[in-house]
Amino acid sequence: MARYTAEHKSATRQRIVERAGHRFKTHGLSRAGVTAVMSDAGLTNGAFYAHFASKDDLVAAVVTEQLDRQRNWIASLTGRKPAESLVREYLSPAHRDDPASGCPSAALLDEIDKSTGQIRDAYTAGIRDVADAILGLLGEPRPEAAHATVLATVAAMAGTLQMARAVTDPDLSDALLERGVAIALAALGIEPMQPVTHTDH
Amino acid sequence: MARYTAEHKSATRQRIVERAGHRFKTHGLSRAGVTAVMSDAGLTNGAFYAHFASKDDLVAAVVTEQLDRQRNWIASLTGRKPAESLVREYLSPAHRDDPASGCPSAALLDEIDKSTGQIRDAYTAGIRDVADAILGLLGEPRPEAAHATVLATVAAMAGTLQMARAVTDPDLSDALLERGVAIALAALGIEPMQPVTHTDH
DNA sequence: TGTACATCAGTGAACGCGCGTTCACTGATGTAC
DNA sequence: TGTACATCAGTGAACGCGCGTTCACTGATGTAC
Repeated sequence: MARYTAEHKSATRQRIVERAGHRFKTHGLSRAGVTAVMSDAGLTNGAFYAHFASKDDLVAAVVTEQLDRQRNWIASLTGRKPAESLVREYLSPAHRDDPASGCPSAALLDEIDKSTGQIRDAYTAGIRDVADAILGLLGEPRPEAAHATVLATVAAMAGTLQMARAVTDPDLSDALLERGVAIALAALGIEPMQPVTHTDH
Repeated sequence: MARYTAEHKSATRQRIVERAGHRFKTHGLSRAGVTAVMSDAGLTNGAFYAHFASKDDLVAAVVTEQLDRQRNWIASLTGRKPAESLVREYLSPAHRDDPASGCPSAALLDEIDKSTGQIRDAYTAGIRDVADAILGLLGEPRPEAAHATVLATVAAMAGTLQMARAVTDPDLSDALLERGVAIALAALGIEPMQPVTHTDH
């Protein structure tokens, strides 16, 4: 009946959402245009509205998909102390230097808070699930107010990553990440397996 | 010789920078236009280039002025435990609900990291001075790696404020601020004078 | 199996709009004499 | 003190450009018979 199957259409939509995620996190929600996103997906601008009602609609879908992807990554962490691994990988130079495939909160949070209710609702739901995934990594006994503590720790790590990306002094940036690890581990009540190093003074 | 005195011109420039600060923090760097900023300052768009070489030039001036203003606010804090007051006022509902006159890091950090080197340099210099001002509030003995620890704490608080602004659930937002206070105080090695309350569970 | 048809994802040009920036012009002012 | 002049902050229209969105059209496909 249709030119393509339903699977083909949903695969295309998914591809647009993924590429848009990269572009939004690299250039920001405002600076990344629909035409560029569609071009990334190998399509032309006009096809956009066969998949989304508006750019805001895409942004909401991207926020949901990005947080879902992050949740899956968290759930996949293994090892003796997966929560400690999470903190160390999150606040690593590799993550700082690769925003395109990194944390959506670090890249987009303060544009999200200037966005529509639909987008902020999508963020709220998604970040709750991220917090629950992190809670799943923490052994018992969990601290009181655990859910909010975990979210506040995620927010703190996201802010640290943002600042580490914004400053132009590489030594300062590295020092921020190191201190951020210590702060996040303490916030989660994790005794570090390896000491947090100090290269600054 | 000139139509107006040098004082008049620099006062006008200062007024533009201040109003731009409010507008940038409310709407973001990309979404706030030159015409709107000039209108806020009681001028028309054309006069902008008598004061700034470009919009990026204005953004850099705004970043510098905003951080300088924040530094002055920090230096003005008094009381027995001024650093604890700083944390509690920073992570207060009042600050969350008034981004226009609030912290530039919380409002702009992840647009700054996508900006020009001039703007990122201005941010780097300004935030260092903010950290020094906070160090001035902390009594001896200061923790090792104090400067970077203070900056990481500021970054953590900024991220927490961003998330508290982005989520659409007011209870979650309040809980984030409360847990953020506990995390920031612990990061700075401050024993709270009043306990950090838990309204969540 | 072969053919005519209906579907609709995708094309690409065009829309109005607001952006950052430019520019010819204005007119209130301080200075020169 | 009075007057002619030079200055330049500020005006307001216009520039090219990229944005989000619309739309007439295309053409490969699955379905009907």
